[in-house]
Amino acid sequence: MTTQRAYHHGNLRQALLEAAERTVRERGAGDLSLRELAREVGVSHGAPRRHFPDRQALLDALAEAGFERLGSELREALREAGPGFVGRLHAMAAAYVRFAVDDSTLLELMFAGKHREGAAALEQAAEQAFSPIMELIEQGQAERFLEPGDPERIGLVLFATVQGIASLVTGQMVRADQVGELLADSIAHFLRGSRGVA
Amino acid sequence: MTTQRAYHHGNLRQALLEAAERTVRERGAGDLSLRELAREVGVSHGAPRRHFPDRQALLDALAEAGFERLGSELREALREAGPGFVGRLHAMAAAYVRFAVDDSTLLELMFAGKHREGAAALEQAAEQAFSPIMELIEQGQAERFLEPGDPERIGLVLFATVQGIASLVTGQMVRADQVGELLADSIAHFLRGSRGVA
DNA sequence: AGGAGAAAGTAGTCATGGACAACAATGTAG
DNA sequence: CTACATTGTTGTCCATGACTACTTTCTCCT
Repeated sequence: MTTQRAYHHGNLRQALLEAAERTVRERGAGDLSLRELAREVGVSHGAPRRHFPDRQALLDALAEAGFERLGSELREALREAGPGFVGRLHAMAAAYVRFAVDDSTLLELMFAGKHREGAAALEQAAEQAFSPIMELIEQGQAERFLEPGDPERIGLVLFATVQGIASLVTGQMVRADQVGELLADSIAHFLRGSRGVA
Repeated sequence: MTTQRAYHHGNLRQALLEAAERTVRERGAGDLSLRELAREVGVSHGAPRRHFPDRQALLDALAEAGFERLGSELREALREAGPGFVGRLHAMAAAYVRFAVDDSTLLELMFAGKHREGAAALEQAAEQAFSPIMELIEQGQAERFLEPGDPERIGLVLFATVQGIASLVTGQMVRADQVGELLADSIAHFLRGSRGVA
């Protein structure tokens, strides 16, 4: 069996997604062209349509994969961190921001994709990706680092903070060398602001 | 003088920007088409090129106008709020989030535009828009609501928080009816976390 | 005035891309 | 081994952004 293409690619869908992710990383989602992708993968311009009804479907799939990877990385960060809440908080926030820096265009795409309706799978994937945040909040409450109450509410505050840092980074409002400091400051703020009002 | 078009439109640049802003608001920046704009304004498809060398230039101009309006609205919010720091903080954050909700696609465009290089005017406009945040921080420090130190550092923490809420809103991670609560919680966190560690 | 240029619009063209349809090759199940 | 479903291919249509050459209008200078 040589390298030459069979009529059936074998795993076109996956190949397209991989090529697409590369392109998005290098040139952003706006520049993504189905025809160019088809050429890269060595397939005719109509082929992708068998796997993605239109361009947006491909982008949605990409976003979904992105959420899955983000979720994995957050979980991985928690697993590698020690058991202590504060360390885990730092680890997770850092992991999130790292993702935002390394895959800024993908993260943009992930958030943009959610605007569209009929993206149930995306909603699902996003929820999965962010669940580690909620788990962490609950640990923080159990260990009295965070005030008691609806974890969702406190989680949103943390989530907003971290996502805000990510936005500032991808929007180039902060320089790369300021990120570590900003992250540390924000977490410190969050923690100090979170011990019960008493 | 009737309504019929003269050869020279008179104020094509402005007309294009206005039509573009409408379209962006209604359908997002991705759907913006120079040719369609030209048709709307009643001018030939090549005309916009006299005012914007390419599509991106139009988007940049739109983003720049967006920053100017955002800056105005933040300043306006401060002006309408009383003199007290906490009230002003709430007012400004609310104004920012309101902008993010009402003009989510524009805000996205504003942040996306900054990725591109050679956008000196944009940088400038962005800086202007965000300067009220810094002023407010300095007031907060003067009135001892905020710890002393580099205002830029503390400002970034606040900015990240507010921008994070905006991101969550535009990314549909929070429902509209949760925004007020999230905003209040976040500001409370910020304030509690900001009184000197002592 | 009036005439030279600059400014602003028009018309035509090209290449690229997304969407779609008709058809061909391959895989699969009965 | 044959019918049918999958997966690719080719060809086409249309919209768009970018570019060029040409035309109309404005303005400013003498």
